[in-house]
Amino acid sequence: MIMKYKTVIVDDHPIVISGISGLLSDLDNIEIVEKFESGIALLDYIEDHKVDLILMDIFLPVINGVDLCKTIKQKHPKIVIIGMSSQSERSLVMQFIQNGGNGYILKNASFDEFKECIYKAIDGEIVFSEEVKTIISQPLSEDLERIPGLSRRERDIALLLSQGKSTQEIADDLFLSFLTVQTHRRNILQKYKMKNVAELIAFLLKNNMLN
Amino acid sequence: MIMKYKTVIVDDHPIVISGISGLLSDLDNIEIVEKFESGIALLDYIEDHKVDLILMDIFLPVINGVDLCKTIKQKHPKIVIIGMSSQSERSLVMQFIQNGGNGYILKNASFDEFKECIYKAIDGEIVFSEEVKTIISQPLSEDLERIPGLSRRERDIALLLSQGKSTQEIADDLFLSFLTVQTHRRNILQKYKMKNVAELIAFLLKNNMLN
DNA sequence: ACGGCAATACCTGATAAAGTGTATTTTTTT
DNA sequence: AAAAAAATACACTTTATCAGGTATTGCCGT
Repeated sequence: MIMKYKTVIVDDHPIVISGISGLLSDLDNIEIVEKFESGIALLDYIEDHKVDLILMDIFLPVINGVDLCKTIKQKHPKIVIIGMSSQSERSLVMQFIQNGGNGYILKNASFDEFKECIYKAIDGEIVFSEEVKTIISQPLSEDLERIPGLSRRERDIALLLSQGKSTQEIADDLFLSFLTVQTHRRNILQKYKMKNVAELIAFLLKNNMLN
Repeated sequence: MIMKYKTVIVDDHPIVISGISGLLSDLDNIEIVEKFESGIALLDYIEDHKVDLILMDIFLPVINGVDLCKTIKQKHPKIVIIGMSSQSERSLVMQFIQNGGNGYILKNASFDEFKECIYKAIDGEIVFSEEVKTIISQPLSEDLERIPGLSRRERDIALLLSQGKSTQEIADDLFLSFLTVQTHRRNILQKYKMKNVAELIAFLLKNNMLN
């Protein structure tokens, strides 16, 4: 007897569910056991049924895909979860993976891509469809290229700011005058046209300019 | 004639360079063309020589692996770059991938793991050694489990704070009293024992609790 | 040797945030 | 239906940040 991977599809567009079912029905060792339009229904289901693989849309009503993935993985770390969406954004993909996702596929991927990604994910790999790979490594050319960097001292100060230090504390840490730190801090804010330190830290972290 | 992948190793520990060379010398289609102990030397080299694959330590003197990878990928997007380190941290791995890295291997990985990862990376995949996979998806059980989440309102406010809005602006945006926003803001800071909004935002972003 | 950038430092006034305490209402969970 | 959690609101004090303008020194690259 052939062991088939019990697979569940979650997507709030019935059309997409049907499309994916069609694609997957050709695969020998994949057996679609259920289809859901919401994450809540899925959570109920997996409590009582064996599931090996979940293909889920990331944009779902009520509970989003990232949180859903996190919740499932906490209780069932062995279930392989692949995220899907129509358009995508780098940070979203990374978040999904950081929350336990085993892969991410754009819905416009070809049948072959779907198939390969699914097989590899079952095999224990972390997989991305071609376009996703491009997305997560391409912002280099646009996002980051034209952003002026922090100077050494500015980065020191920004780092301490992200640790919640006050101007005085930073001055003490770096053996500088309070006023010097104040100047650096203002220069950084002006350089990136940020209103305050909170916005600055968010900006720097999102662009990997800290650490 | 067999096409061999021209490979460069960068690591500031000569011992490690030698070890990796030994491992790789067994592989048919990998040819080690150079070894460096610093990123600067590597940058010079790739300007004049063809390179297909780079294995680099993440902790390097002068320029760190993440920045090095970013710099190389900007000019030479086709070079496959695999990061390595002895111990690792989730955010570091993700940063490396976001900056164009094609994979990440812990140095204690087995020869087979090294070999497989390298072949798959050359094949266009994004690869992680086993332990790295565990690291990037496991914090669920420790990091995140015991961290209480933000309530809806708190998340609304935290999000606006990360956009640089002041208490008054947030109050206006959400049609709340200035004082209410002030209370929420204080509650959030106290919940996570943060000194100020800057530290809070850094914390929330690093733990994917925003967005 | 020079220009430009980075790092250092000072002053001041207006505004905002942080710390502490309290309290009512609504919503959610048990 | 009761208990718990979340959302709402107010007052007051202290401390920190933001924004403006200015200036000196050292270093790096041309």
